[in-house]
Amino acid sequence: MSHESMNWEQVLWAAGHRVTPQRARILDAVCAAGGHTTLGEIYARASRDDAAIDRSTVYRALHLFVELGLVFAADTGDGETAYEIRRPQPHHHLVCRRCGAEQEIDDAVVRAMTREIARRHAFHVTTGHLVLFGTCARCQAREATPSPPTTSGSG
Amino acid sequence: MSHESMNWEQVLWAAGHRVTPQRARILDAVCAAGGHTTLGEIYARASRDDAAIDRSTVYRALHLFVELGLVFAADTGDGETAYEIRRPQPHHHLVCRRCGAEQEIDDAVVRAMTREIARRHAFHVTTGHLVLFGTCARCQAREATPSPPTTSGSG
DNA sequence: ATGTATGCAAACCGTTTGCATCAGC
DNA sequence: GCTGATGCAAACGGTTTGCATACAT
Repeated sequence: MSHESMNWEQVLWAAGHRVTPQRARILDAVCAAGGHTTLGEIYARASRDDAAIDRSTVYRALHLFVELGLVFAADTGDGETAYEIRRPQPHHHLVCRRCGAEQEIDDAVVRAMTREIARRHAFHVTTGHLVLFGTCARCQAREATPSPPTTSGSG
Repeated sequence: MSHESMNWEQVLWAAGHRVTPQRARILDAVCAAGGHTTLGEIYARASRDDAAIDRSTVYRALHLFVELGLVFAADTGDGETAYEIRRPQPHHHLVCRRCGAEQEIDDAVVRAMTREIARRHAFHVTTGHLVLFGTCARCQAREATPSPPTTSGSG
């Protein structure tokens, strides 16, 4: 999925911003990543085409894209911000603490929760992209197997 | 609720760590905060009793407490880590993006979601403390009122 | 007495900012 | 040509780390 499928140039233009080759490359890099990406990855990818591009330019462009709703920013808990191209229907991520595997989940389950929160607490949740940590099926199975008696299991 | 209600000294001892006055002060500061706290607040509070205490000591103690399950660490999205004393039943927070107000919510709603995720995706969510951002009831009402024609409403 | 925890200071890392230059509109 | 974007470099804030000393056990 490439950014060409959306009218990002028009979005920029409508908001009074300019369309530059750097911004095109940066948005392209976010799209090319597919899912979650870090600034480092985006910068690296954008640098392949334009070696002179600067990190600050990438940061500024990403801020702008997030502000315009073209890109989602999520906190990975690693202190680094994760970026992802905004798609028609929202989705969320499950990240396994053991093996690092990521899987995408539908918004339905999360939306049920946010709706319940709205009903109970009159609070409108706007967190568009949730990152939940835990243990994936594979690692759960691995834990269930009789573990070697090296350490006593403390989470 | 003070930390004296729990056997933190025994927890430390059992894990082979030492009970020091600094650690007592730091854990005390986390408890005294009531809810979410930042390292800055913890450090400030602990410094009142012991002016010589160092930030690195606070960081190290908090890491230890989190590792031992005495304290929860959550990401506030501000780049700063929020700490909170671990209580018997888990709970979560709603943070208003407009006014910054925090409110605590019961685990029930969130647990329903994590259970559904476990059922659908065989993924065991371990994120113990969720921080959801959005708009509180008060600010929703404020937005609903006809806004003055000064600026078009962008974030 | 032993080995861990502390305080100090400096490094680290992701991110932000000031400013002169360059380029889109 | 005017205004805003870029590149450069330095600053910034939260967090981590190396090391000598102090202290809990």
